[in-house]
Amino acid sequence: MSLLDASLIADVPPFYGIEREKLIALLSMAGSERYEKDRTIFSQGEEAHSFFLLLDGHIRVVRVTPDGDQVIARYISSGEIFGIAHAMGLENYPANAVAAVDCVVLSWSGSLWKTITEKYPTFATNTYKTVGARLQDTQDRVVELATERVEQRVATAILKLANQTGRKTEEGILIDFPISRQDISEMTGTTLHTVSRLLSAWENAGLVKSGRKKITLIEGHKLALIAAGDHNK
Amino acid sequence: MSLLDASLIADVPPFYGIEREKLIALLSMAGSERYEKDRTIFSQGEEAHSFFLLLDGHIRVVRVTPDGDQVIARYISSGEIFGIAHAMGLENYPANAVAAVDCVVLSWSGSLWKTITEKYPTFATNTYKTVGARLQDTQDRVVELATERVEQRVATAILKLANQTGRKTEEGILIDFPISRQDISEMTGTTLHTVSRLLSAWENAGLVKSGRKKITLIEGHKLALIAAGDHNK
DNA sequence: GTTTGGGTTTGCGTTTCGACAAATATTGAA
DNA sequence: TTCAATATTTGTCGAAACGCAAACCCAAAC
Repeated sequence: MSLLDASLIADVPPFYGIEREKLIALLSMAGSERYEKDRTIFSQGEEAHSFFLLLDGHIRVVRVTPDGDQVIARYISSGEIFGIAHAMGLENYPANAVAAVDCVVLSWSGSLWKTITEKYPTFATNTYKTVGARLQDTQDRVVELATERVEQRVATAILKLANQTGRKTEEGILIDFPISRQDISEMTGTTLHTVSRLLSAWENAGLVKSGRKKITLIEGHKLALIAAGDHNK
Repeated sequence: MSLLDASLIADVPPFYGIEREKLIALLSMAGSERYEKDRTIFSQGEEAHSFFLLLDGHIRVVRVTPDGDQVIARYISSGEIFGIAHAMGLENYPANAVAAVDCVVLSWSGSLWKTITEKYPTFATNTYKTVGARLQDTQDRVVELATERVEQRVATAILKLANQTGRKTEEGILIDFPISRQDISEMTGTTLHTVSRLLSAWENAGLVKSGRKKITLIEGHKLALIAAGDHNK
């Protein structure tokens, strides 16, 4: 709670069309906590006791398979809710949530869901809207994995990241948190080796500039062509 | 409406824990229609004017990519709701819905959503639960596509179909609607050729028995081993 | 400054699976 | 019954991408 001080509240963006006073009331029902980079917010299989709003930072949502493979379900950016299994009638979290950078997170006990949605109906509506959008997004990924080649998928992933979290620099659009080749391979269903080869090739062609856990998008248009499946070498 | 006669209502299964009388009131707000095999109920991109309950039959939900590839998102079985884009705040249907066999379908105008959920709160809750389950299911498919080989995915798909819609025969469990090699390839992100080869192999090994648009599961256990990734030839 | 460890690059052999092609089987309609 | 349309099987070939291995590079810690 102590983190919910004036300076933080001042930063809270308009959220789900809830008026400012109501919003503050809503936020005051939440606990807040800082999570340093790489700390786990909740774990796959764990009972879904709370739901969350990310105030600041980036969170990686990861599924782990029985034989240890990891698949990144999505990245959460600040302003988004997450861990809403409870609202969808799920007993347990279906994935791990890990801070990709230092984060500030609000959390409400799941038992408050009913109270909150009754008091702030737009909160419920918008949550369901978010879930609908995520379902569609996930369907898109199924289609992508089922029909596109690795090269296209990696290009799409980088474009999406640049869109979602990109920060303009003088060189181009920098993905605003540390992301490794391994991470990208876990987003796209390939290996870090293949991602590395692709990035090298794209770097040679001047489409991107990349370093250790760092990618800057230079020629978005050209990468978009690759994502769309242009068959030119 | 005319199809909602006594004989049909007699067949309506318990649904979402709504009591029988209320349920009949709810159903009487719906239009009902028969769709013969292969007819389209709604199309991808079309405005999401209604939501639906499948009373009888099987429906294929298909996404079409810009370059004409098809991906089967899911099969809907009788008793399930579908086309609920509206409830999730989507303007348009994100996929095509096509009758896989002759079907009986109830539909409500999207504008009734508010009225209905207010009057029958369990209907809303259970719809969201369904969406939650489908989101999880879709995530599972992403993980599958990202980490498993074609053989495993096809095995999983057949097991799921047998579970969802299987009918016991003296030979084994028959998938209860016509399904082609092409269909299975569109569920698993491969080609009909590969599916054909796999089914042939499995038929030789006595795991399944298959014909034109027809698959019977014989040795579920063994197929489950393949789905799990057993590396024995 | 040096060391250590994680991240990245790159080469090479191998496997999986898609693409193309053609033959064959099955069903429904004429 | 025959024919046409559709579905399935099977073979061959080649490309895409994985697995393994080794080298390299960079950043933070000592």
